[in-house]
Amino acid sequence: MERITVAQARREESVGKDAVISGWVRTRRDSKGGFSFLELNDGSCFGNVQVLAEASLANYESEIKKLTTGCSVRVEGSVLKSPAKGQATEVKATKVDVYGYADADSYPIQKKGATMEFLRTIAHLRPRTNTFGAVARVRNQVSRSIHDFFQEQGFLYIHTPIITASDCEGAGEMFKVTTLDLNNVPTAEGKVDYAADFFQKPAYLTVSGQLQGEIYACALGRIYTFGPTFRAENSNTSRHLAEFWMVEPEMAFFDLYDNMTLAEAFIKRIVSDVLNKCDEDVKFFAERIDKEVPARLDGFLKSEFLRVPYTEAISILEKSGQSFEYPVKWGIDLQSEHERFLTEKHFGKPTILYDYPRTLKPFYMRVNDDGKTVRAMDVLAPGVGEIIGGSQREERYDVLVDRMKECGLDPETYQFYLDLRKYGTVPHAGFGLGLERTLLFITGMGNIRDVIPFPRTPGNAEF
RNA sequence: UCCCCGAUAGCUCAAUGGUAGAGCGAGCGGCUGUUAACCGCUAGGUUCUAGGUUCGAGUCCUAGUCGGGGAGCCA
Repeated sequence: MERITVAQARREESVGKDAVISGWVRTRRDSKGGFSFLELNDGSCFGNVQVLAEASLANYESEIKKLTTGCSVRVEGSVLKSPAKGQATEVKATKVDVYGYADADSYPIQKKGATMEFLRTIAHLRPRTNTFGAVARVRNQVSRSIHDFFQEQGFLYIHTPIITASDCEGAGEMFKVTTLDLNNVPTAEGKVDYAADFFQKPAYLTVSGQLQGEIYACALGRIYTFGPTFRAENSNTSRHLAEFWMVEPEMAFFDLYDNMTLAEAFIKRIVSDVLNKCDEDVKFFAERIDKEVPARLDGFLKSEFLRVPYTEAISILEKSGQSFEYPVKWGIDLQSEHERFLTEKHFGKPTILYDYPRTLKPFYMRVNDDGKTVRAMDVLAPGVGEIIGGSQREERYDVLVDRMKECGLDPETYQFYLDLRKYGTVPHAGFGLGLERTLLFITGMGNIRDVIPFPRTPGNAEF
């Protein structure tokens, strides 16, 4: 007998088929007539398929009547047009086999609502809920769209290293990677003797694949990386993870404006794919998680992103008459209250801020002719803040060396990076997009710990 | 890391310093196709932990643990 998914069984074309469906019981409803309805889900789609189990089945009293939320079953039967409202099809069972029961006294997932905080403590069972199933499918779709978008445009997918020995960028605290016995650390001249360590020098988990990405972009043109990234910052917020996924495209012969155009097309592609391919999941997010989701995504797709220089943004803020906790002045880093005012109140649409003061940004961003600003850009979305950060890179050897020194870095340790400018240098640009932040924006979920299967945060590496 | 808030049944939440309750879930019974089904009955508790105040603490105090909201840092 043909094996089909719940998604297939729910489609009208399947009516008339005899098939096998396997999945987990979401609910059982006993009808007045002495038979039961089972709602079955197997993850293939948001919805469940309704299984009709009649009392004439051999194990009706002994097994089927004992099924509760979480039990796993195999159903043989025929797909019929459903006579009742609520679903197009249903499966009339000719045989129901139980793979495993889920003791209802202890199984923590029930039909009615549980809090996200509680579900987080049972991360091994939470993908069986509507919410986490939907998040997983949307996360999968976004990941796929990332690859589709870049592959269609001829970008190469480059695998940059997870372990790195260059303590660079100052992009937050890094996790150390070592095989040294921490209870008995070898020392030399009173300091840790890294010569005795695996890499014979300090090594870390990557905070960005950008520098390695630039190496490949400066040879092969257009590349992207997509993988896990690690930050050892002691951040306890709904927007930070110690381990998260980041997409970083890098393009030779792109200037900052090319970069903006690409970033906008990229993020719009992701959003429109989710709307087109995860409609049931999006509908659920709109109904149960965040009512604003459809309007926000729709507005996002329809509006042209604004492009506003930092200097202009500052003067808008200064003239706004708003009182901010952090006073506005040229040269300050924009706080979330400032970004929110600009995108939500003043512009009311996604906005790309660019040309930031050089003192605020890392050494690798290209210095403008004014000498005061660099070719940086942040894409700000209403409701979520920064979702993309990028820049045109400094391609002039001497300027780059000066900037390294200015940022307190030793140019000698970045010789490989300088070589890209020494030999056949090219203008190039790139950006980074945080996968989980994008998912917050798309799903309306409130906490970043709930859009990654197994969140790692300070004090938490369970499961 | 800083500020604020919270922790009571499997889950979601009540309870003026004076006998710990409800809804859902579960078990049993009822109900002629149900849709988070419905109706009745039953079982279910180390009130986060350790101290303290009090005749008496879920409630007040101190410390800790865990969680949430906000901020900083950032993606």
